[in-house]
Amino acid sequence: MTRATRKRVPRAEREPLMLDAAERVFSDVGFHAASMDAIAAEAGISKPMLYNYFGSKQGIYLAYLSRAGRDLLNRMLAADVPGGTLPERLAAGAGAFFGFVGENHDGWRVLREEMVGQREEVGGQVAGMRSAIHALLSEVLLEEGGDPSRVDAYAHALTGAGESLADWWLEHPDTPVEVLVDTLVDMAGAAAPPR
Amino acid sequence: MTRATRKRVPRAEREPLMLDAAERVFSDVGFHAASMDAIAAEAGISKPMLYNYFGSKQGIYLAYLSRAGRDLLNRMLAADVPGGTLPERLAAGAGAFFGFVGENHDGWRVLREEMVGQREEVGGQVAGMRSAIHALLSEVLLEEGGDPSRVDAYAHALTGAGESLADWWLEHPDTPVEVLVDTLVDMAGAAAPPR
DNA sequence: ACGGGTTCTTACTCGTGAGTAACGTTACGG
DNA sequence: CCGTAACGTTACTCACGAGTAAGAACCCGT
Repeated sequence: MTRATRKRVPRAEREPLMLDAAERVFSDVGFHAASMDAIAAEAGISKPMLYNYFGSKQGIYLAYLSRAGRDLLNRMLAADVPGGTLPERLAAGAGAFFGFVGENHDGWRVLREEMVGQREEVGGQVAGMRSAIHALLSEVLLEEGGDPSRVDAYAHALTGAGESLADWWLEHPDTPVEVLVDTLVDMAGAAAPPR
Repeated sequence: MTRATRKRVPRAEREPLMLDAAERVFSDVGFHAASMDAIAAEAGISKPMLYNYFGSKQGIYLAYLSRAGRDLLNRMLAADVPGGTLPERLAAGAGAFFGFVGENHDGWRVLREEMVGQREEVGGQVAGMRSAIHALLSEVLLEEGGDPSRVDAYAHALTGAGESLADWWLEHPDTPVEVLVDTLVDMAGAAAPPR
């Protein structure tokens, strides 16, 4: 016994725990400042295990981004109500988005850092999810009578507005979600004329 | 002669050149990945000069952020037309903002990274500028009849929308500025009722 | 024309953190 | 019930980058 043999846990169970630890560390200090030693310690495991399962620092980062991005995107896709009115559909999407942020502060912070950052080898991961959200929003605006030549700009502006509201929310947790949702919905009203 | 004595340049002239070089490097790879050696090379100078003038990596970063932030803020403050209508005032502010971004892509990228990042020791620098812009926008919305209980949320959403549009613009440089400005102004219309 | 402050260099130190080697230990499938 | 694959560890290597010492060349004022 080389000392301190941890409880043995199968890979399928350990991996998500490692990603949880990575989330906390990445969220706290950002990708670059996060060390594999810190993640290992947070996960209660030794560093070579991380390398066994994820190969590299970038590997674990990508795995984490993929999981978080999938979660957010699925929530938004599931929330859409294709039959509804524009305000209904927007409120549903915004609600799903803020739901993710509210339940997953750390995850939001990591995704947020990556959206703006310039890590080329990795940006695609988040950019893909982001453009899927963007496409969903554009589609909704178009279907609900938005000016086709302006929809793209509005979609970008609205996603940015949502992201910024999410950041603000983290600093003012007592703000009711409805305020955030209503703000977005009102602004989107400028994009598509009420019918 | 220890070899390769560069052209001698007084400090008051060399410092801004160093900041220009730092801007390029920070913009390219981000703060953490930027090395002092890279900045020195970009500036055509040796590393100890950077330390002579700025003390540390954080020092040169702060000096740069301060310069860029001051530039952006001054443009926006100067552009406001306190007598005008809401759309006029918003268009003026947005125009000044996009003017900065358009003339200073690299600078925008650096500021942008810092807005979202979690570098506590340094965040205040950009946060200060950002909150000044936020205050200006809130003031305009309030003076022009915005609902006081919602102005804060709108101001955050609008700044986020503007930032996101700026990012989009960098990737689609052929988008006319008017489209960006109009989008923001239209959205802001939801915040304050037309009179 | 020379002293001293400023500009500038080369050539280091030294910590930190990614990634690896080499090796125990558990448990489960045959 | 035992061999072997999966789980897990300690203890390294090695590169890279922040920061520093020590001193050389320049140039201005007196």
